[in-house]
Amino acid sequence: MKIQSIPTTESELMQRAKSIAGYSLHDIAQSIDLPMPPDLKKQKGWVGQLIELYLGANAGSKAEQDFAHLGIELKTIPINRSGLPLETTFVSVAPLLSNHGITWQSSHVKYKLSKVLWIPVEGDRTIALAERRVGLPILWQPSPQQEQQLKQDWQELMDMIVLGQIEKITARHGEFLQIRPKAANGKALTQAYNESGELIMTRPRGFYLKKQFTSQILQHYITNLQIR
DNA sequence: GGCTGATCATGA
DNA sequence: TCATGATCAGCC
Repeated sequence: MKIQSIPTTESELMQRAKSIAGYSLHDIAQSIDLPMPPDLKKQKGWVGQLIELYLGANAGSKAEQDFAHLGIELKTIPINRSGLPLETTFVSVAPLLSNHGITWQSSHVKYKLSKVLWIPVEGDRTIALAERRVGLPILWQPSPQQEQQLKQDWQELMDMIVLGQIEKITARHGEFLQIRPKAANGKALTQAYNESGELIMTRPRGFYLKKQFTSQILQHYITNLQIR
């Protein structure tokens, strides 16, 4: 696999992102000598990793944004033939334990979503993985209204966690932001508090953006696949 | 286990 | 048909 240099500026990153619009995953993978899996059943994050490698994201960075020096988080998003999202978008792990004093302003959710480079990728399962094409990049920052939408859901969900109601939270809570399990499998367990304030073991959870929210973003920036 | 990257697959 | 809950892989 060829290692890409880290983009120094935002415009350099955008130029690189625009340069792959219209190309297939096969083309992009070949250009950096990355082996292609037959499908995503065994490597669900492969598309994200491919784009990350191509754009020169800080590989292995942890709680930081992908391009921390630019203040930008990278997200690939699978879209259907109409350009609408096929999946929800993972944002960050939900803090179940040491969450005293966390506010929206200091939350990981707000930090990760402060500036996002969205890369739409054809995700229709009837299209072979190698033939799926990448769309034009979207550099997005939440509008005051969007931030308010996220903040409201985040507050409601965090309130439930702090009250020990983690087991009562389902993916149906929250209008734009939801909490769902996020783990290697059903055996993965982590600590949380129940309503009596006792420690319990529960499945790790993550914050996800619902499709309705990411649809707004894609529609606003009028994403279309660029045909070559 | 817990973080990164996400999509799969089944029940409603 | 589609969203929820479950799951996959790699790193530390």
